[in-house]
Amino acid sequence: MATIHDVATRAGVSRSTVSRFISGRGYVSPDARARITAAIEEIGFVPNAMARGLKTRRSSLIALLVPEIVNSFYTTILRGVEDVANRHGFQVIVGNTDETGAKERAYVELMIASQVAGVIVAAVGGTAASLEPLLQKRVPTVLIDRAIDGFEADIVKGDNVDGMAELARHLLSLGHRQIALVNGDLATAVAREREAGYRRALAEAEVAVDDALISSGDWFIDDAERRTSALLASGRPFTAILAANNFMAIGALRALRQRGLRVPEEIALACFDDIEQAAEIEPFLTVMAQPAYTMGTLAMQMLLERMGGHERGGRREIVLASHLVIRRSSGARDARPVQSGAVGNGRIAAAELVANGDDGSPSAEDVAVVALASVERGKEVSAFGTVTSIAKDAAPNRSVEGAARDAAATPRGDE
Amino acid sequence: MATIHDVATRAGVSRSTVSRFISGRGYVSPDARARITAAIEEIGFVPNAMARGLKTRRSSLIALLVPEIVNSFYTTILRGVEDVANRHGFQVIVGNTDETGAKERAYVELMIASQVAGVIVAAVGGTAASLEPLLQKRVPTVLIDRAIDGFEADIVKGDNVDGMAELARHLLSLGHRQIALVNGDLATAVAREREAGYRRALAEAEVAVDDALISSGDWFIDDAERRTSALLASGRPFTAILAANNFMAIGALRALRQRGLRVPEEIALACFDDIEQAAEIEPFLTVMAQPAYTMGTLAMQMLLERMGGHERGGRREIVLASHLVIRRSSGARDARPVQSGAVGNGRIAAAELVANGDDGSPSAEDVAVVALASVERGKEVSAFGTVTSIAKDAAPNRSVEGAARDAAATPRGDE
DNA sequence: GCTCCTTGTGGGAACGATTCCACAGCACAG
DNA sequence: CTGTGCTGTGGAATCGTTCCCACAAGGAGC
Repeated sequence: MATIHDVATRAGVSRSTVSRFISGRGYVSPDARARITAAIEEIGFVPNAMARGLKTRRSSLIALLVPEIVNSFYTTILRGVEDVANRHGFQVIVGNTDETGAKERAYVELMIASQVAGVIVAAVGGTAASLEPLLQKRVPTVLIDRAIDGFEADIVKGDNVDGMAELARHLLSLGHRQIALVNGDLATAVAREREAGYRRALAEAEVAVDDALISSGDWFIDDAERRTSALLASGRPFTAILAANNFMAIGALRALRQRGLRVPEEIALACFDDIEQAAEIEPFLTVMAQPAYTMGTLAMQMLLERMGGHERGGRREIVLASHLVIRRSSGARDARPVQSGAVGNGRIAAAELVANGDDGSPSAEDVAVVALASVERGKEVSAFGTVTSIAKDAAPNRSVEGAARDAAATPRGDE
Repeated sequence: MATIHDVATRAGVSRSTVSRFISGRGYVSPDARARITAAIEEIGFVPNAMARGLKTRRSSLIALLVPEIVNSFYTTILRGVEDVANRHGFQVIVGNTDETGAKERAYVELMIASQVAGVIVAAVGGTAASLEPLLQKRVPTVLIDRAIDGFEADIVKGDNVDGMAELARHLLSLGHRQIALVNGDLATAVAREREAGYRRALAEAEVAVDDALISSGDWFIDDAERRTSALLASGRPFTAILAANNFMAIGALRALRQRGLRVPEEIALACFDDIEQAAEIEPFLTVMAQPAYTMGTLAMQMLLERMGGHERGGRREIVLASHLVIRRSSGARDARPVQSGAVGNGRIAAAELVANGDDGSPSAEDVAVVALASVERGKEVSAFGTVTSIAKDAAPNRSVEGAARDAAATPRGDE
């Protein structure tokens, strides 16, 4: 394998000169420059990233840890992360933690050993224990989707409470009063927040919560199926099921099919997180869709700022609104996809902003990026809420401009 | 960051001793052993993979290059690759080449610079140009799904000709005589093979092929939609569409919906490759399902053998049978999922083997692994065809035993 | 008593880049 | 004529491991 030394001798200069040429810092005469270029071309030299990384303590690797790689929600996040990372010369390693703390821990150790430049993690949940080495070794880290108590890091997440509340309101508006909740693992903040949203919507509608209709366990399809079967077998009456994510919905659907129950005629069903491809093939599942791609881009953007040392402040938190997509499974009369409008505290859904983009208003991505730059310590901000005012007031700085440019160059979005 | 030197001084031994302890070769007294363990624990030492890789010219990174990360076919392959890789202490980097040669080329260069231990690639197609550096630098490489002319490497692929022929036969058996083919990029072998299968089935049934009903372009959803629209607009009559993969089917479906055409009542539809999650939610699309997970495990297995130098022979090729899953979109009367039985030359479908596993017959994975070990140069072998006889005759060697053990420990399969 | 083997350990040279420092040549100011 | 600053280059140390080699202590065999 060709080394920088080979290039140097062939070009008749020293290793230092070649190194300066490659890195672009320091003086290199046009003459030497030409000879080095030729030499590199001739022997097909590719610098050894190991040697470089060893010396510089930098690498171009970004690690993304996800709990379930086959879930398209995480794949879409990966696309977002990857697109931004690649544009900045970074590559993405994906680790599938399979919802197990031990695997997560192993990956974290490996990432540290590999000297990754940064880590984005949708954590398995529960304790911060498996992520702790990241803090200890000061590896730039951004959380995505799932908050971890006691782990001080930037985070991009969905508005789980409001999202689930809106989803529940949808079912309530269709007349359902006994709504079962097939939740995920309560060790994850996501599950707790979604349950809170469910409770809030029911309380607002003055519907009593029946705790026997709330089921939690882990985030796997099989478990959701088992628990749904148990709910059905319990004899407790309910007319609708709210699943805490798309995989839980698949599990619930399995259990319902096994009993021959038709959806939505006999039991209505809705869930958090979309499965875009499934919806394309057959628009069936009513979902609260999260802007997964944008979540990925924003997380990577935050990570870049941390890695570059541009951002040294405290923990930042971006909360993104999701939007309701009504399809058949909830039994709504008008089962065409609807983009939710302003909901709750004047929030504007991502889809709307994108749709309105042609009239000069900012795209969802621009907006989120601007909001990102304006997030202050400890202050929770909805990127799709406080948008326009922030965009106008925020003094544009380098990282914001860069991100906006990136966003503009991005060919595809979330949906 | 703690180094091996810190550990050594703390434990009162030399770097060499610590190194021997970590790598597990060479003598280390129980006494030193205990002190080193304690020291590592105390200072939270994680060996620097860069330094190690620089010295050993080895890394624990496996690169997987896929053309479209959001397609669950490739995600499932990734799961297979990852599971086997992790079990052998390797990590997987995923690169999304987006069906573009330039991106593929860039990833290949990066992988070489990163000193990856091996590469598995579902190539963008056309020429071998972008992969050529892998050959030049002698990086162990295995192709998956897509063969590349002139690129001499092990490959795991589906039986595209037979698979597509069977899919066409299914439509023919339902009475369709004018069947449109929405193919992918003819620069990829996959597309050419699938077209060949389509032609073969029609020829066997003595149905004339109407070339105007065959459309090819690239592998993107949008293009398939455009081309399907064009076919519909052409006025050429057809009663069914065969899509070359799941994404093409989504594109076709979009075009059909736009024209208000019902599937399967007005036009029947079937495609190659399943989308498991979509099918779970609503069993709609009739597909020729490939054993994606197994493809991943086998590719990784072959790669391990190349990396370890156990295998030095010529190019090996494993061809896996796919199986027909009949759902609603093809308009078959009995629209329940069926596992195809023996088809053509005595081939046994993967699903059947797995289903029959309890009676002592080998699992699909065992079988494929055994077949793998027996593949001879230039000889095309269907892992699910010649199975039992090979299993009996093949002298078990180390790599086969190891792979079989791995297969047994694998918790989940393809479907 | 010498050699040989085993067990156990440490020294030091790599691996292939980066980067600090020194220095050569040259122009120009004081 | 000396000092200073600039351009352009090379030398050499360094990053954190691995691994070859040397060597020490102790026992066995001749």
